[in-house]
Amino acid sequence: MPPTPSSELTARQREVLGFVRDHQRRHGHPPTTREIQAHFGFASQTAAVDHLRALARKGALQHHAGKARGHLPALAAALRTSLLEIPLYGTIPAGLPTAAEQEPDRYISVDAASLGVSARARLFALRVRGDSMTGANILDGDTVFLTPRDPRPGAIVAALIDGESTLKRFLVQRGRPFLRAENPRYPDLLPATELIIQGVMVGLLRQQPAA
Amino acid sequence: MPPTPSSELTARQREVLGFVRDHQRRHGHPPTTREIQAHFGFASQTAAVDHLRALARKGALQHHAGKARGHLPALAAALRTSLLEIPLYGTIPAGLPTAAEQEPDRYISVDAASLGVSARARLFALRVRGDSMTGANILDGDTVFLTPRDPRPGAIVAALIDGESTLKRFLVQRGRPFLRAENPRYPDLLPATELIIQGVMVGLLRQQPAA
DNA sequence: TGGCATACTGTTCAATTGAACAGTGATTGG
DNA sequence: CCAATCACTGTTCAATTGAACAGTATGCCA
Repeated sequence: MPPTPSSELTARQREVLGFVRDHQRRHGHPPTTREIQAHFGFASQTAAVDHLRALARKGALQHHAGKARGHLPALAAALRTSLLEIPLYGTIPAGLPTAAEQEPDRYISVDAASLGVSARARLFALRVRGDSMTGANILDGDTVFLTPRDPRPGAIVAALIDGESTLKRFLVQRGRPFLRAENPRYPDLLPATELIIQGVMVGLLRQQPAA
Repeated sequence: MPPTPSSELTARQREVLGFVRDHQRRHGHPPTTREIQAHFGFASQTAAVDHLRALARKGALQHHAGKARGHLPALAAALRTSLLEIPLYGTIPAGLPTAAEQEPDRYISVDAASLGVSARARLFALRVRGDSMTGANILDGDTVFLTPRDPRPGAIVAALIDGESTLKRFLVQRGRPFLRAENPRYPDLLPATELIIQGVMVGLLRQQPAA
């Protein structure tokens, strides 16, 4: 994998790459060679083709040969493949969001690299309600990202405990798992009947309220 | 604008829409009618065309007629247009990230709606270093999103004060602006020579460290 | 019972678009 | 000074792909 392909690119090639990225972002699909030609005012289509070839050779673009439409550019691979669309299941998930066909409120788009997760990670999001996790610097209104997997002690989890869903720190003492709010005003939760871990927290997104 | 177009869609139409979205996300460009045909095993290309027409009519897709390649689908408009690519300028920005042609470390992709900002917002990101803002629940390692604009008193800002860049709360007392760390161990900062506000914090992204 | 939308089959045509070929001139590194 | 890369012009061809036309069968609504 090239470390920073753009460093080897010429100024003109960066311009073309910029146009391709921009077009992709704004239109949802890469430009055609003729659109590139028109944008830069080339008299020949080949000028665009040459640039694309150079960009593909240097790893800045990946070229799906022949395949017409998306034919040439496609975004820098990393950028594309790593974009996650994370379903937001509301404040208090009624069921297991991973299992049921439950409709998410909406989707949150974040790239995997920025969250430090794999591009294939299956994440879901929940809106935090209440102040029980302020000790872990998680505030009311924050959106937390979770992945369904078994938690290690100390992890922050969304759990279904005795039918109610909450965000808490998962701890184990003498082989017995329990949940602890990161706020001294809340007591530890010992599961009476069952403790179902819906997901382990991997990240957080906050909207800073306007001052 | 249709409120929730998917509600009026038939099961089959939702399937096709799902395939189009998925293809878009994974390949960076929409599928062709023939790719849809192949995926669902239609004997006729027209079956795919019919579905796309229905989806466009119901507002679930937007159809760029004739224009071959990205020709038909394109994502649901809102989803596409609102994706921000936010440049990350490192831990301590040396200059004004908005002014200079300074190369960002990398880009963070987040959709505008999830950050509560306009799709046209110009944001940049900084990595937080140190514990001077723990009182505002901003931790070492967090990534903060900022927009260049004049701060209101109480806002959290990235500021260039006497040549050094820091994240602090912006306050005004008796007409005099100053910066306050949200950590009692740090003193207030009164600008000796100049106070340049680089940006106002609008959001935050955190990678939860594995427990 | 007729009309309309859905969900397809099967075929043909034209437009969009990628790709190749044959050049020119400037620059740069060995 | 030669080779390679860059940055183009100008033309032609073939593949991909969208679009249209003509049907069939089903279910639903009124």
